[in-house]
Amino acid sequence: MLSPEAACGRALSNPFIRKLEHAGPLSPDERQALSRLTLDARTLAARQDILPGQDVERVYLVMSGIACRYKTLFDGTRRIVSFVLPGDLCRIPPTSRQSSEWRVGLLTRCSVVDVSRAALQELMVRHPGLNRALWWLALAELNRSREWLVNDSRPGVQRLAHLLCELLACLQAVGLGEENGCELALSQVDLADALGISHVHINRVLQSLRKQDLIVWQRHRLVVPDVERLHDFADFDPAYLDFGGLSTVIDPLPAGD
Amino acid sequence: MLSPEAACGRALSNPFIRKLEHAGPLSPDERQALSRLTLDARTLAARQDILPGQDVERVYLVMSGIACRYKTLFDGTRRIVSFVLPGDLCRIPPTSRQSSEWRVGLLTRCSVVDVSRAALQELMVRHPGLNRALWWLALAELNRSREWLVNDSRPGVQRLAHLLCELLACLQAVGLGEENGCELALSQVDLADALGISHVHINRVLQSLRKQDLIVWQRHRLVVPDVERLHDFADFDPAYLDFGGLSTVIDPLPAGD
DNA sequence: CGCTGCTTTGATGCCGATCAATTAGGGTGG
DNA sequence: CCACCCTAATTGATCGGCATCAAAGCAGCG
Repeated sequence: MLSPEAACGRALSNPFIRKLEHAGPLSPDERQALSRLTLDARTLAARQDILPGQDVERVYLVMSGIACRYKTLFDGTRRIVSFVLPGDLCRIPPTSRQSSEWRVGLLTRCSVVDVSRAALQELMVRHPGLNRALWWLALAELNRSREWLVNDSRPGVQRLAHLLCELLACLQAVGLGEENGCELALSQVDLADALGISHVHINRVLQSLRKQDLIVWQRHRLVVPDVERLHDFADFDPAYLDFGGLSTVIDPLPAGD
Repeated sequence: MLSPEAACGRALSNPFIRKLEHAGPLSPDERQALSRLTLDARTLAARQDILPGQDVERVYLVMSGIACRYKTLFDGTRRIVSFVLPGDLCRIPPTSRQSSEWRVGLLTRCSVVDVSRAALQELMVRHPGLNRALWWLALAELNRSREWLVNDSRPGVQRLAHLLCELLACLQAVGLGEENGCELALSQVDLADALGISHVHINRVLQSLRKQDLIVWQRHRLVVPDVERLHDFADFDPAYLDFGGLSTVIDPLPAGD
């Protein structure tokens, strides 16, 4: 409501569509169908959870801002398992179950729209290209999640570097962020919880990256002077975001890996 | 070839089918179609990687034994990101790319069969139930991967306990393993690499679990005297393996979460 | 302009990595 | 049947990365 921009997705392009294009080309038809999918655009304030709507038949689509999926361990720690960036779909898990449950939290102010699950599924049967694209999406997500697991085995400095590489690459993929920098309105605590590192330590590790001129990060803006160098330092291979670049070679595999 | 058992999957039931049944009921038709899917049954020795076959149009299906997906960090460490249990599909990633690449390793002797990707996909269009089931499979895998991520934030003892809970539950789900125990032919090093913990420390943590009578583990056999108690100790919620138990309530969501 | 949340710095301590070496099992060939 | 070997399991000792506790600068904001 505050942002009429977010509501329209006017030129048949929004972050979601831009992201899906990475799975392979979409027909104008498919692009159009996608752009008609969005419902009830609205803006939500930072620092709160998205609560499960009354309507289970909808999923959320983030158009701007950053959210996260997380779980709270019983010692009170919050562990973020993935960021929800512009163009990302997410289902809000039912809050029902016992203590330890998945939640989606808004890290910055976000504009979101709803998408009808039924409509989305209908599109998948009518448009094989979209079916492929959505499979690609799910498998890319799985791939990224596993990449995070691997990242957990790296020492702190590289771990942070790797995460920053990924964030930059993902934002670039949906048209946010330039060649060597992007807006990044996360707090150090958010990064810490995503890496499973204390916020005190994150700060020190951050300083280390700065001291090596690998990054500059001020007033919500991340700048990477030499992307190549940061990639090397973090052992980051951008290919994995495209599901290993396989998307153009073979159709996604419908399961398991 | 050594094990004619593995080749046939005779009574329209094999671990793969048993696993899919967790996504919801399958029609006899669908079960039959699935059982006809398997090609070239064979047995592979432990302690080697599955190399990418010449035929990209096939995926592997493990019928018995345990494999793992892993990546080797450049310091030589192996990080396992998921176990491949009987009934699990897996694609062998092309070995092409640079150093750091996904690999699938056999942790025990395994019997595997091939599945034609084309045939599988064809089944998905013909049988909506299978389509749903395979989506469920992928999303359950994603869910599990995120659960591992959360697990990485727990202290060692609980981390191990949690993993053992999951292994037991997954094996039970495909009909291997009894109420409070199962065969588990993994080495301590395998567990260590899956948890991102040194093999020395795993040993100590294991002893701690034994001392508390939470588990007994001898000669490749895991026994859990009191499953409930281990679950509590590990903060393990078996529901997540069924994708939050949602499978029976709503169709899986075709993306992101 | 005071509040509140984020960042930064210092000091201490523990979990778990690492190094080093011994013991136990399983399998093999003489 | 035993000597031998190779791998997995176990134990001890040392070390370091990172958590934790505590508190001080800083910035945005109503």
